[in-house]
Amino acid sequence: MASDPSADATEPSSGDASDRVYAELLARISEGQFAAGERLYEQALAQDLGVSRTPVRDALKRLAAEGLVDTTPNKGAQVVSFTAEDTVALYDLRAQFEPVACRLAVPRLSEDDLAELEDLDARMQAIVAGGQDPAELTRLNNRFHAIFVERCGNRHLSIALQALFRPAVVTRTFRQYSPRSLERSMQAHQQLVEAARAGDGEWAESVMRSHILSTRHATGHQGDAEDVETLTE
Amino acid sequence: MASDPSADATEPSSGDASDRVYAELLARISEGQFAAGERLYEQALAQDLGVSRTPVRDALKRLAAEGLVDTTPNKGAQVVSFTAEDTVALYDLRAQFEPVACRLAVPRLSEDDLAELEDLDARMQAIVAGGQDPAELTRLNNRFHAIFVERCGNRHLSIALQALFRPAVVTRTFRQYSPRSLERSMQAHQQLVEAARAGDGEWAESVMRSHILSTRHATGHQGDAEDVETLTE
DNA sequence: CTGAGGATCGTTGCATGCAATCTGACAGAT
DNA sequence: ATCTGTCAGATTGCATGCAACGATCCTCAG
Repeated sequence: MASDPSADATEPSSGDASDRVYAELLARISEGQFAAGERLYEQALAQDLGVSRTPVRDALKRLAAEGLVDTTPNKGAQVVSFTAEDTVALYDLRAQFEPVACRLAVPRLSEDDLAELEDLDARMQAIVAGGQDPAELTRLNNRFHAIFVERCGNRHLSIALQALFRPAVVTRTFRQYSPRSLERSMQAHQQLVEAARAGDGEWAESVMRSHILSTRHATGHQGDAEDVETLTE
Repeated sequence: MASDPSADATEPSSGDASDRVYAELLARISEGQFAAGERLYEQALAQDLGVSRTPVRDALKRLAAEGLVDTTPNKGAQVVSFTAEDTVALYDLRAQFEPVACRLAVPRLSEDDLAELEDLDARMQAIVAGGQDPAELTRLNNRFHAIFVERCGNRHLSIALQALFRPAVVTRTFRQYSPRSLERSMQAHQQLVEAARAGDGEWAESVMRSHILSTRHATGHQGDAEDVETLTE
């Protein structure tokens, strides 16, 4: 009788409210919709997302535990802000650790995982060719890298790496990459797919390391005047 | 005037209720007061700790994000349980990563940090000599290792390593070490203090790696009939 | 005696209310 | 004019109430 599903058309399928809020905030932060250091008000977010403050609080706590927001006792949460040194250090660490996870993951990838990697690769290439929608590109790229981390075979390594990986994603949003770096990244992705398909963990590890190191270097070009309107790695 | 700290003698310094609950649960899990896989009921913990369910929920969410408890959607939280393989893998990863943090941390240690390390070392030796209070030994040891992780100079590396470090602490609680391993660990701690005092990060890194690897090996002796009533690394 | 179905209980998840704390501005004094 | 003290608004943290989901036990049919 009173159940009117037309009003709440906000994807009721995917899990509980708390998880939805978390996923939404993670996406917004990753896509740079929040400025660095911007304060996140619980009630405002709650109204915006159509829930109460409780699930918002849960999501913010979770993000804080993962190092994506800073919280101070009675002041609330604000998006992390990085110094240039932080960013460099983060990429160094990621270059050290993520390839290890990649090597561990490749032999464990299922057919579905491989198919998803190929699909993501294809969609990213399509976006680059069209030169549009950098936010979607960021999202796809995050997912691409996340697959390796998630499948590394050890849940705690996965959690640990995500603590390094996600903040790096955030910093990356502020950087813009030259078309050449972009092209090189796309080739690295292709090679990663091939290595994964071949089940060659060492190959994939090597490619991933080169991939990350090359993107680190690419961050030095932010002052350049090239037509850098798309951003990803 | 009017400031009378005598009434609230429950360590008013350390943050709010939520933080206290978190610290308490972390300590209990680390000390093995909860069995592996034991379910943690919000209301029971709330009553036990004298707070409402809200801060308990917050603490459990935080522990879940760090991988110390498992949560299932409408079933709540339970303490993580590890397979033997998990434990081995965790020690491998820790042996790879924690020494790196140690090397980074040593040049950054303050005089207070060094003094605390020496103090912790002395107290652990006293406990070993007396052969008493393994729980306190565990606590001191955790703090000893945590100092290096916290001072590694990169907040996100710190978070990432704690994700590997804390679960290892949990698994360690179930293991009992022979007196010889114990003695070796104490010597490693002494050497770490020396290296830290000397500001030699590489030395400390090497000692830390040996230290962790030796404890990993020590876990194979759990069937032995030696008088292993104390436990630490 | 065994298996299936249903009902009751317990627990979690979300919403809301209240108190404590922090932020900001205004008024007054030096 | 600048600085300080006070006050008002706003926001967070905690406590509690309600609904939904899951688990367990009992009953009943085969």
